Amino acid sequence: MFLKGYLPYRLNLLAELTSENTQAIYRRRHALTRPEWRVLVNLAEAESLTASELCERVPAHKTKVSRALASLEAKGWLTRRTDAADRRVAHASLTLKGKRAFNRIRPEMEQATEALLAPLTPEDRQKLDEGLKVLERLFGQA
Amino acid sequence: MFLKGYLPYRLNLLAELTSENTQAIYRRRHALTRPEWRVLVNLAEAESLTASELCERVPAHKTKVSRALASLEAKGWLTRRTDAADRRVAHASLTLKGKRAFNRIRPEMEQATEALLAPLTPEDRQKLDEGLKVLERLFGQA
DNA sequence: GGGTATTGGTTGAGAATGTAACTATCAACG
DNA sequence: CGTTGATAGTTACATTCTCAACCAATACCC
Repeated sequence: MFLKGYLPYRLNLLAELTSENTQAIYRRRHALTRPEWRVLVNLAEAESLTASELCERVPAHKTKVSRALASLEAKGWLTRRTDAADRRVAHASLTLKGKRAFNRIRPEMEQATEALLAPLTPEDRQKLDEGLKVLERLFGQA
Repeated sequence: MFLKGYLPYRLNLLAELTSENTQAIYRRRHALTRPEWRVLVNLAEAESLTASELCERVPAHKTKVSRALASLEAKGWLTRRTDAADRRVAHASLTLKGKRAFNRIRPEMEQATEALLAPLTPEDRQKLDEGLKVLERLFGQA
């Protein structure tokens, strides 16, 4: 079989299977797209970020970030204030409402992931982590 | 940081990065969508498959498989013949043209992947494989 | 048989994504 | 200054995906 041992296929499949449960949480339960969810997370961790900074961190194309920002702003979860020195740039930061939303969703996400990984032994987790680190090093992500 | 150590995020990111090069081959160079490419691969390996069988093997939702089949059929890369016993069912199989296309694309895909993984030592590859196998066992894929 | 439920597969509407073009602002260089 | 080129971010359009409804054929069951 060609596909079974084929790395991009294996990774994509595993990513999809792993995301199934957690996606349901932010998508169905909280009506967020993935870019919206990731923008929310990054803003929760960083106080204030521009769209460009978010593009790097999410990471995602600027159109996805732009739309995610617009949507979260419409929800009242964040505000944007244009930079005084460079009026092209806008700094986004979560409102109290946005922070509360994140604090509500985050534990649900962690819980879902932990439930999924519950059957794994510490050795399994170690192996998994090491395997992923190999690729992360390859891509300079770590 | 929350996301950096978060498994679904790590997997999705790695899957995206890994797929970047290979996707370009079947998408841009050969004008195929991912479902189309996967259907092609599975048919190349199996002689003849129904849409339902492809759904399991690809794996993908039936609408994606249905559209992939229609598109590949329009290209003349496969033919479908309705089952004699159950006339709802159609068995798809590659035409000579389809087989040739696959034989042209496949080595390009393998080469791109190998180029990507070239910097990895055998030990790295071993670790990576073991890590992925942990998850594949978890999901009953192995 | 004749109604009802299931199953294989397709189609259509609306959301999400990718890509390119666009606006507005800033920088650089004459 | 003023033209040219880059940069931050948004908008528009085409493609793709999701999800539900749908058709046709088969299975169930009285």
